[in-house]
This record gives sequence, C-alpha cells and structure tokens, in this order.
Amino acid sequence: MARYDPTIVEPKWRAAWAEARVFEVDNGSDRPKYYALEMFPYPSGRLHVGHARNYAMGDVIARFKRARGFNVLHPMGWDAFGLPAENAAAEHGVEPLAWTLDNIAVMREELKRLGLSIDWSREFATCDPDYYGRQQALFLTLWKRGLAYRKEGVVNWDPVDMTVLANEQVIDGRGWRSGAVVERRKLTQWFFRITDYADDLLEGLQTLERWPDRVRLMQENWIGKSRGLRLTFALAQGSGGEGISVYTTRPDTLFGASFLAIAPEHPLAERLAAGDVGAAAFIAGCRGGGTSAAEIETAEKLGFDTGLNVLHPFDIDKKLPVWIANFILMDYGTGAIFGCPAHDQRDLDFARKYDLPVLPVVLPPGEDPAAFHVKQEAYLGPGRLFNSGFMDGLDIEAAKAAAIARVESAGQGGGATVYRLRDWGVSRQRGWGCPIPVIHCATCGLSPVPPSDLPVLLPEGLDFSKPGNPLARHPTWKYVGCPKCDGPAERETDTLDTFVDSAWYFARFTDPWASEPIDRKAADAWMPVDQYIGGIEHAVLHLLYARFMTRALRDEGLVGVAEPFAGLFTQGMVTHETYRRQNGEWVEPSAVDILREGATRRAADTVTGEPLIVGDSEKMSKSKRNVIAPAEIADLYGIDAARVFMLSDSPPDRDVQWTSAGVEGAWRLINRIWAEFDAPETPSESADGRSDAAELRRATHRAIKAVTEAIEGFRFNSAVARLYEFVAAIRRCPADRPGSEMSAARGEGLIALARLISPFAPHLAEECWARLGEPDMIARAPWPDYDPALAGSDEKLLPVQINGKRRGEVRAPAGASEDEVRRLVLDDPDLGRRLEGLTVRKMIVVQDRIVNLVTG
RNA sequence: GGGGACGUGGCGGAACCGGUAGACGCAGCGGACUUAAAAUCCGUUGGCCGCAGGCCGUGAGGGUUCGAGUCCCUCCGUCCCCA
Repeated sequence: MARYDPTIVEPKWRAAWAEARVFEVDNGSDRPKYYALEMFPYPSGRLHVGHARNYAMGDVIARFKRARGFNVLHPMGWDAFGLPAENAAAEHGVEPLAWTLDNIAVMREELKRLGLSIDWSREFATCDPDYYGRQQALFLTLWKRGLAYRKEGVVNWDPVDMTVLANEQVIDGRGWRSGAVVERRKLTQWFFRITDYADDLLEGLQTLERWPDRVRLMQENWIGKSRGLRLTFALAQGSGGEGISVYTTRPDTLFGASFLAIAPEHPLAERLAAGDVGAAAFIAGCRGGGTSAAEIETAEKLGFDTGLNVLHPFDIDKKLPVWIANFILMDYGTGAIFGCPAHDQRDLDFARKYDLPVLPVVLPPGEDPAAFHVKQEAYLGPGRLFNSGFMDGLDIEAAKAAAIARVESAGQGGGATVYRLRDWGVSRQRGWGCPIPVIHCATCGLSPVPPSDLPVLLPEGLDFSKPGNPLARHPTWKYVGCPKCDGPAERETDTLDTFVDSAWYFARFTDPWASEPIDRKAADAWMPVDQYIGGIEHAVLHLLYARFMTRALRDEGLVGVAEPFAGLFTQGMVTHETYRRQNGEWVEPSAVDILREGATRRAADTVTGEPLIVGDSEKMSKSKRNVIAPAEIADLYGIDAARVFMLSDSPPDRDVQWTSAGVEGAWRLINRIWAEFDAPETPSESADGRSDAAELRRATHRAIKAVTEAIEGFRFNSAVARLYEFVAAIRRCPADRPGSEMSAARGEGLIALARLISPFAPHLAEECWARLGEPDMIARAPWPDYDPALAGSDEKLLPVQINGKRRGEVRAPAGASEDEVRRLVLDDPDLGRRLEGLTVRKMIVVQDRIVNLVTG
C-alpha cells in the first residue's frame, strides 16, 4: 500500500489534462452550452486562498456540468489596467507593462496549480492591445450612438492620486485608494449615458431570478427611481428673477409648505453670494464641511435666509421664504426643495431651529383634526388630507395625483420621474489604461481616431515619477494630425475607467480570436453567462456597468441578449486569525505556535516563545500579515485537500475561517479515500461489525442523490459532508473475495465515489479512476446516476408524537398509507401503555415523516 | 436616519415544503497500536435531574399551528448596503 503523495500525483494529472486539452472547448457543439465564469482577477502578483476559493467554486460547477453532458466554457483572463502598476512604476521605476506581465506569469502558474478546468487557450489581459484596441472601437460605437459624450461637471478630485473619482469611489469624503480628502473641481469629462437605460436596468432586475435578492435590491436602490412632481415657484414681486424649480415626491403636502430651501451650489445661491457677504460666508462655510452625503445628512441642519420670497402655487396670498440650506444636495432632483416640516423630519428639525411654521396636512386615522399637532417627530404614516383646500379628505395617493393635475393645468410644472443614478463618468487622468481614441483639433473640434489607425497604443517609457497624467506630459505621444483638416491636433489624454474593461470581457471570451470586438455568432452560442461567481463588493458597480454595456451592445446588434449574467453567486471571503505581539506588531501565522491546555488555546512565537495576542479571524490582508498562499498548503497537503477544506466548512456565500486543523481534516479524508482504492481485493480476516452489501448499495445511491442535489443548490459544504459519510460507509465494508456480492457492491461504490469527488478533488479522482483500471480520464467521464429505489429506504422509522412531544416510533414500509400507519401505532405495545387513560382525539399522519397523536 | 440580512453545542456549521434539532468537520474526553511520541484507528461528546427513565433547549418575549430553528408581531444584539 503506497502512501498518497500529492506532490507527485497532482502535477502528473495537470500535465495529462493539458496534454489532452480536455478543457479546451469548441464553439460549435451539439451538446447544450454552459458558460461558467468567475470574476477575473487583478494581477496583483500573489494569489491567496481567497482567490482560490472563488475559483474552486467555479471549478466545481464547471466540472459538474461537464460531467452532466454540457459543453462548458470556463475561461480565465486578467483585469490588468489600474493603479497598482502605476504605483509600482512610481516607486520602483518598473514599466507598468513589464510589472503586470511578470505578475500575470506568476499568478497564471499559481492558478494552474489549483487544477482548475479552464480553457487557457482563450486567456487574455485587458492591457493587451488586441483587447483594448477593440475596446476603443466599442467606445467609438457608443459615441456614434450618443451613449458617450463630454460635459463639464463638478467632479471629485483626488489630490494625491491626481485623478477624478466616481461618487462611489469616494468613501466618507476620502478617495477609496489614497484616503486623501476629496476636493470638488470643475473639469470636462467623458460620460456614458447609463441613465438612458435606467428604466431598462431596473425592469431587467425582475428577470434575474438566479441573482441574490439583496444584490437586486442594492441595484434597485442605486438606480433610485422615484415618481413625483417638478414645479416652479414664482418669485414674489420685488424679488426679481424667473422662479425656482423644485422636485418633490410628496406633492400631497404642498399646503403644508412653509419655506423653500436651495443647495449651497445652486445657481441662485451663487448669484446671491456675489452681492451678499452673509450669503457668501454661509456658502463658504458649507464647503468647509464634509462633501459626502452621509456627512451632510448627519451634520447640524443650518440655513441662511436669503430674504427672497416665492408665491405658493395654490394660494397666491401665501408667501414662502427662500433659504439656503446645508442639507440640500445639488446632485439630486433640481437642487431645491419645498419644506413641509410636519411630514419630513429634516424639514421639521430645520423649522424648529429657525422658528418656521409647522402646519400638518395629513391627518392620521382616528385623530381629531382640531387636536392634532406635530411636535418633535414628523408624521410619515398614512391618513387623509386636511388644511389643504381642494385636496381635503383625499388619501395621500389621490392627493398626489390631484396636486400634479392642478400644477400641470396651471402650466407651473408636471409629474416627473427622477433617478438617483447618474451618468457614468469614464475619464481618468491615468497613464495605465485604455486611451480614449479621440483627437482634438482647434479648428475641427473632436474627431474619432479613424478605424484604420486603431488601436491607439500606449507609448513606452511613460514617466510615473510625478503626480498627474503621464500621457499628457509625454513629449510626443499626444501630437497628431487632425483626421479632418490634417492640421496639428492633439490626442485625448484621458484613459477609460477600468470598470469599462470589465464591462464586456465576458463577451470577448466567447471568441477572443475574432477581429471584430465581439463575434456575433460566438456570442449567440455562449451568452449569457450561466453562472457568474464573484465578491459581493461588486454588487452594484461592476455588475451594473456590465448590464448597461450589454444593453448598449445589444442595441448595436453585437450581442443578442440584454442581461450578461443569468445566474449570479456571491461568495464569502476567507478569513484567518490574527496574531500580534504585546507591542502591537502583527505576526504571520507561520511564525506562531498554538499551545493547548485542555480546551484553552494560546499563541506563542515559534522562535522566542513570546506569548502573542490571538485576535479575531479577519479578512486576509498584507497589513495584518494573515495571508495564506495556496502554494504553502499545496506543498504540505496537496491542492485537493485545500479545495475540499475551503468548500467544506461554511456555506459558499458566507466567510470561511481558514484553520490548519480544518485543512488537516480534509487531508485525512483524502488519505482515507485513497486507502480504499489502494486496498487489496482479498477477504478481510474479520467479518465482525461490517454492514452488508445491500446496505452499501443503498449508501452509494443515497450519496449520489445527495451530492448531486447539494452541488446543484450551491451547498458545497453539505456535499462534502455527504462525501465524508459515504467514505465512512465504504470503510465499514472491507474488501471481499472477487465475485461476492460485497465485492460487487464495493466496486459500484468506488466507481461512484471517484466520480463524486472529481469536482472537489480532481487530481485524487483521476488517480483513483486510473487505479480502477479505467482507460480514459475521469474529467471526461459522465456523472453517476442513482436508482431512486435504492436512494430511498424501503422501511421508514416514523417518530410518534403525543401532543407534540416525541414518545416513540414505529417501523413502517415506505409509502405506507395513513390507515396502515394508524394500525401500527395503535397496535404498538409501548405506545399503548403511554396512551392508557387518554383518549386519542385526532391522529395526524404525514407520509414517511411523522405521526402526531392529539389526546383530550 | 432609511433599507436589508443574520442570531442554533466549546467552535465552523446541518436541518431543502412547518414534521426525530445539532448531520459533517474541528476541538475535547476515553481507549487500541507504540519502549515513548507523532501519525493512524475505534468509541464518546447540547444542558440538567432522582440516569433501563425524564425535564429543559435554536438571542428574549408573545402569537398562529396537531406540530415552529423555520411563519407573524415586539424587543435585544451583530453584520452589510444606502443616506
């Protein structure tokens, strides 16, 4: 009996797979297609077990579907543009390209070591000119369609990274990467008109049945559709100007309005500031505070009375003062609101502070209109309108409609739909990204780079040592002839947001050799992705951008679907305990000894024995030094053990705590499995305690059923648990002489076992398969079927409850009728004793499950 | 402030439709093998009591039901998203 040595077995089978090209897939096939995709990685240089778990999950699905007869596309590539390469260039003077390609080379080998069933022939990186050149063609297509445009806008400027950040890249007023406090600047930028698709993106969510509800909800909130009223308040005489446009979702509360509030950035506010020192000072004070919406919301509500008044649209005798308020966002709606303090908490806080009237207009059910007052809490609930002229007595929805109708007929505004979603700003002032293929000419304006001149290549030797855009600084790159007048012109020096790179890569994988960006035939053959797997951190941005881009490509006729990802699974992270010295310094796990005294654990430095503080299990990060690389594990236990453990301890959508004890458990399983395949087929000495052949056959078919269903339901942890049980069942049945019933049952069990473990421990499965004498690889073998008669047992043990408490059990044949079970229960002597003196009023029989007796 | 998810042994977790709570793994305890240890194997392990039997038990309290970890309401706690 040979010891199982993964360091020999695993490389052997990876070489065999590559040699036989088992995972390379044809676009044309009679078999049904299945597209399995994990979010492609950024080539940071090192793979950690968090990546490994993500890809292992995708691989389980890919291998399973392949065994089930699908033609499976399972590709891999690299999200290769982005800041870390520039930072490396700035710090170490390496070219971003060289740095990136080196990292890719290292990570490719690490990924291959995971034994993933990937079609490596389709691999590409987004920094390949073959890819980004075609992305430039797509950009020009979007521009032609009016989906890409330039506008001046206030942008979030990161003063450290010297770049523009999207709103979502600003966290608590700071740049997501640099941590620098973000400034507001005006710049002309390229945008994608994602708001054109706001409704389509929202409605499409309904069709994504295999997406997690929470991701759909997050996208819905992000799009933020609201129905309301846009109306213009006329300025009172003497105030001058043309009026103030406001947006509201509560037009029903118009009669409760007691003031108008405008954002500090509102054009009117800026005009006032020019001639009013007080207003200017107030606005400047607002800028001094945080710029994030969260800070604005939680900060104290402050206002400045402009002295202007507007007329109430329904009551010309009523005038409302106009305030500049720090809690109004210029970005949302029109940057102006009317305040109805009785029915909005922020407005109420503001009104109490500045002593403005509070007039309730919605009467809660059962309240007396004469006695109802709003004190410190605004009333947000349902009710009927009062104090509201023509709307009195209506419910809220009817009042909204009535108010909108009245404003429309008066020509002061109308019903409006407003989205929180903004257009996608795609310009980045970076040197390591996809150049925007546009030429600026002083006489002709903007021109697309002619298709024959694509790709616009990044130059070599960019200077990343200074902040700012190295493309703009490059001595020659940007100077070109204008395609229209041939006069001197300049290239656009902005590059595209890397989220553009990842918004269509999945379509490129369907035919990465095509000369067009996307080959329609290949896209039709493979799209949509049947199962997409990645982190929850991409729940909004990446997934929303990819859905937008797919719609844009569909409208251009490049793909046939609107939704890129039919199924989405968001996996949890891999965490690890953290260790630190008394002085607070982090210590890596390999330098820690865990000491046990009974049930208590202590950590100590391996070398010095210094006691260490054991911290919580946290997301692996360099700073906390708790990163585990798959390679370390592969050297000790083999990658199969790591794969089995990563999938076994937690449900896939939850975090899993990496522990050495856990992977050792998986390692024991690997060895126990191999021992069964390696066992000689001779009668064992002792027949004691073994179960019979029929029992083993039932265990086999139960295991096939349970593992199949668990994989289909993404319950990989349960699948592994069932494998542990199945292995234990086989171990209870030692080998018997050839030709015996037991020998046949064992043979059947081992064949099933090898196939069932193949998605989880593919190398071991191949080795076991070969040991069984199978000539072909298990990677090409079909998934086992189960016999339903054997998977269920023919006799059931039914628990019997009396008044809901378990009091005994009866044996009944599977599928026994209610009457049969009834008789068995009443004939049971133990139960009979318990029922003495009691009257059975009711007997509930759930077939094959349970019996409950209700006594009087 | 708004929205959402979750809360089960010493730990990770299982229980798919409301039907035997704690599968499987880890840790622990006992044993076998060994000069010894490691490795391996076998057994055992929710709590309590009067221990061939019971009682309690899925964050707390209430409800629906023959029956609730699962459904409903209130509260507490943790996490996530948005503001």
